[in-house]
Amino acid sequence: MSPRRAAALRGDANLREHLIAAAERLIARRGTAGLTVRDIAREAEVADGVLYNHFANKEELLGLGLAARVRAVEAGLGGAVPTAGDGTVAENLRTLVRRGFALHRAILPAFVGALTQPKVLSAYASHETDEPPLRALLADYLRGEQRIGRVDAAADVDAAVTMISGAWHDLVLRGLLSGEPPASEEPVDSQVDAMVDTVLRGIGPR
Amino acid sequence: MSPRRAAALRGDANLREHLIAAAERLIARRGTAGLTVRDIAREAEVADGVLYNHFANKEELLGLGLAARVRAVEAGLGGAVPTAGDGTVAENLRTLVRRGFALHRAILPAFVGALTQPKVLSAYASHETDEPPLRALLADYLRGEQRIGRVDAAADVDAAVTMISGAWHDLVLRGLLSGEPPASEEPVDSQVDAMVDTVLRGIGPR
Amino acid sequence: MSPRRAAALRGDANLREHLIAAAERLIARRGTAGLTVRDIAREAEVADGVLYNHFANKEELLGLGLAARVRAVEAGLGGAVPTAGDGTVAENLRTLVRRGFALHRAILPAFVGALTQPKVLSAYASHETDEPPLRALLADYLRGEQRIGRVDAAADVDAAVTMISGAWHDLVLRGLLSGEPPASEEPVDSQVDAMVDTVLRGIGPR
Amino acid sequence: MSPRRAAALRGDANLREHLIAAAERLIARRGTAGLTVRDIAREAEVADGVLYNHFANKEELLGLGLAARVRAVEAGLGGAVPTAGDGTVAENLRTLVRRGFALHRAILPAFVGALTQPKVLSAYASHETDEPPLRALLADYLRGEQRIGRVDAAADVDAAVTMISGAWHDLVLRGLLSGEPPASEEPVDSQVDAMVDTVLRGIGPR
DNA sequence: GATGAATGAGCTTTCATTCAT
DNA sequence: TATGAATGAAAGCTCATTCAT
Repeated sequence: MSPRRAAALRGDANLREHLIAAAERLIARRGTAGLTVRDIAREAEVADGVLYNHFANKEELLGLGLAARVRAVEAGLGGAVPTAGDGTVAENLRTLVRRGFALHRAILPAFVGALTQPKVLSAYASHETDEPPLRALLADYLRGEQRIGRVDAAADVDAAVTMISGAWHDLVLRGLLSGEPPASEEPVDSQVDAMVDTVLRGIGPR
Repeated sequence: MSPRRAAALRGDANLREHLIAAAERLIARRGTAGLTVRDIAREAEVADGVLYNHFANKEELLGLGLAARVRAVEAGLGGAVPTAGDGTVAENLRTLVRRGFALHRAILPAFVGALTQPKVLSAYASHETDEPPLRALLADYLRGEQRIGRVDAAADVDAAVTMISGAWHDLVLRGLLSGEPPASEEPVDSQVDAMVDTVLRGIGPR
Repeated sequence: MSPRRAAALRGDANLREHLIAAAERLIARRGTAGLTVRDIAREAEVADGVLYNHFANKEELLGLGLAARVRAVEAGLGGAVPTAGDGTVAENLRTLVRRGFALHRAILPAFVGALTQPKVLSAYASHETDEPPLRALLADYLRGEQRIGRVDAAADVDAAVTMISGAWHDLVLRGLLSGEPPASEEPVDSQVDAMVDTVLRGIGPR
Repeated sequence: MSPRRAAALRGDANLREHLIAAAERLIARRGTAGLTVRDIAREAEVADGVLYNHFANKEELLGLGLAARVRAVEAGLGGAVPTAGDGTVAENLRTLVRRGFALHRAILPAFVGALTQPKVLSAYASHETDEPPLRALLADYLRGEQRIGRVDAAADVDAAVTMISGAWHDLVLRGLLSGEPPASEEPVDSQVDAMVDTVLRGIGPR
């Protein structure tokens, strides 16, 4: 007699992944704070206790759910990452900046609840990410442009990346602070344009 | 005629402020998440129930403790805010950027726990802040420099502010994410310099 | 220097009676259950702690407030109690029955909350009632009629009184049980007539 | 496959019923007021939190415990309800009156504490009672006797029922008011006789 | 005497985790 | 291995009573 299979798993792969997927859905919907073990079990249509057969505790499952959520959002963004040399630097940066906003708008609310749960964070950190994060892609891109002379060789790419990445965070956090519905914070094109202009040309006197 | 005074208040005037101060200390030490009513009462050396004589609920007290924490950090930063026209733009920006880092390093960990507690946020928001936030000071400063020609009149100040403010957030959040002890994230001078250079000169080809 | 006077007592007699009156008003409005010491102090516009200078505890005050409420309702009913020999027995009984309904409708809801508070009951019982309760008046009246032959000398007055008094309770309790608003339970005249007929003539075959 | 069973349930089937029975015992012993969730859990020899796996809240459990108490008392009264036409009307009425006294003596103290707890009352009301209440049985009986001429066809049965039912309440409430131990209020046979006589023959002059 | 804030036991309810089945 | 009820520590909050002023 083979081991029992969860009721909700009618032929699905394994229960571990099924639970992570359920956690991911809830995290997408409600963030990482305030979720109970029961919520997750119910979302997975599975018994309350199962998760302890597959994870050390609730936090581990949440951490993995969060990682899955991040991967899913990244995968869903679609579109190729610009390559140094293609098109114009400004257009490429606009693409990357827009992509970063979309990514953070989708992901940051989920992360916020995890920041106060160290066990969730360490479970998250322990997952294997095959994909380099957008931040790294941006840095690589800029260094590529530097090599071919379309970005100032003397520029500090890390500083530029920090500021762009910071803008991603900033916009979303301000929305969270004000308690607004998270839908409306999409930056308009003119904001993206202004940011890219600022990064490329600076604000100093000409 | 006057009623009884709390045992812990040995001449300290008023218990409401005493409780806010206790909440503030705990928030500084442990953040805004995970604090219990009993923790606060114990920190204040006061009976469990008192807080309900002075606040509608735990969240109101936490919101006010958070506001007190912000004010305390701001007050502790010391040093004048630069005025447009003084010294050099680069030096003034370095001062403001350093100040922002110090502020966010001290405050953001406390805020993070509030982001998932809407009632704490609204109690926080309902307090009167006399001081304009650093973000506004930065914007004002840049516009002042624009008027006297030391910043490009065509520059988008809001974009620059968002990026600088974002960098403040970014650095601290990355620290929180990695679960490091919060002491070490002080940016070295070279990072501040690079950031200011980037803002002023941009990274485009020259 | 004479002892201090409560703020709310601007020339009124004494605070003890003032507190009893406040309790009475609250009992009339909300019953005897669920009242807090603070509710009463606020209603009396007086400090929370005063009541302990005048009463052993909350229950004693409630008991006295309940007694005051009963007296007030009795006094407010107005109209003379019929005397044996006057008018007709049926008419006199109708008057008494109606009076009893009005009395119980006003008083029983207040009593219900006291029945589970033995200390309230004993404080209530310890008050001096100058007025005989309606039940006693009814019994006296019937015995008076017995003496002059308008009520069967062989009748058991106590049994009749119990049944009439019971009907008073019954109607109001059914209302309380059903959670109805207490206003509508006034028995119509035909019900009173039927009850008096039943008491006088019985329901046995003629 | 089946989940864990409560320690206190040594083969007793289901914990929901076990909890209701515990509530019922406490209600029988101490009434419906002043019971805490912990009291009930201790009586059931069960963890504090279990009740929330089976009931929405304390009030629902108390309402069901009260209903169980009523059913138990009704079942324990035993003895057939008289049928119109059997024996004599007086004897049948004596049986019903005695039964009503026993029922109310056992049940009314439990109800009194519920009258100030609307949620308990509505939980009680929502249970399905198969058995018609004694009040209805009495009315039916009297109407049956009316049909066969052993009760005056012109009599108002509802009035008579209200008065008898009232007497049931009256006796018990007076006992509760006086704070006596609830054991002694059994009416002696002579009281029952007098009441039935009064109902049948009235107290008017002959 | 009056004041009204302080006290702290006690309440109902939640929920991560365990474990007999 | 899955089940899901049982567990019990802990949470937020109330409120009768006390007592320094």
